[in-house]
Amino acid sequence: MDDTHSRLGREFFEKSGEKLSRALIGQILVRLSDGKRLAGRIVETEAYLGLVDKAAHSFKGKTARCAAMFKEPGTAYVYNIYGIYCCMNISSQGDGCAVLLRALEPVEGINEMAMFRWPKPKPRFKVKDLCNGPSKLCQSLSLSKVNFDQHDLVSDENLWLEKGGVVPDSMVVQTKRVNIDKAEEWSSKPLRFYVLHNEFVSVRDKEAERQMEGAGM
DNA sequence: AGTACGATTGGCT
DNA sequence: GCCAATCGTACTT
Repeated sequence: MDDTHSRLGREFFEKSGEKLSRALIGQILVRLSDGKRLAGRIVETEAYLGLVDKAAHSFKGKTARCAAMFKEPGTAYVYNIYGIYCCMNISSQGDGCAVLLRALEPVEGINEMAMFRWPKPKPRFKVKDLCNGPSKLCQSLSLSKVNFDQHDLVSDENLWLEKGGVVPDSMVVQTKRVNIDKAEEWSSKPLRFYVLHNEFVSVRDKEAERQMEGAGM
């Protein structure tokens, strides 16, 4: 039986941050906006591991901003950054652990996404520029802290995940996270996952890809 | 009340 | 590759 596109329940999110980060690759994020489905296939994620992870917002414990990272697995953590952008995460099992969504391959509602992403209409836009970055995907799906922070993706009426096709390990690159300047040893931990050769990924790691091919994958 | 800064992006060199 | 934009958040005084 093909249960592709069935909604993912609590049990799916009840994994460690690292496992959830990998498991989210290939799943579909659906945002219902004004009755329209905007959807994208998750192609890039990063895990943040809470109290032991110097690069995580939750490293020093729970604050007003990162409270969602401490809630039930499957809770959305949406925060503001640089005054003008926001990023979306999904909490996992583990205190203060969550997975940042870094890129989506748009699959439904592309024109609606473009209207959110470029309020001044762009006559000629590229689909790959809609969601190839954590803040770009929030713009395209109209996700903000006000709208969705702390919402439960298992029960929310306007934002949820659906089962996508299986992405085999041979197609998933695992490498270090993007823009983790400080945090020394944590900057090199392979907590980022993305679909090999996928044009919707935000940042590719040529070295990691080369090593994968060398390993016969 | 004041301050320093960021899990980014887009424009320019 | 470099850098400014822009403001909520966490933390200090």
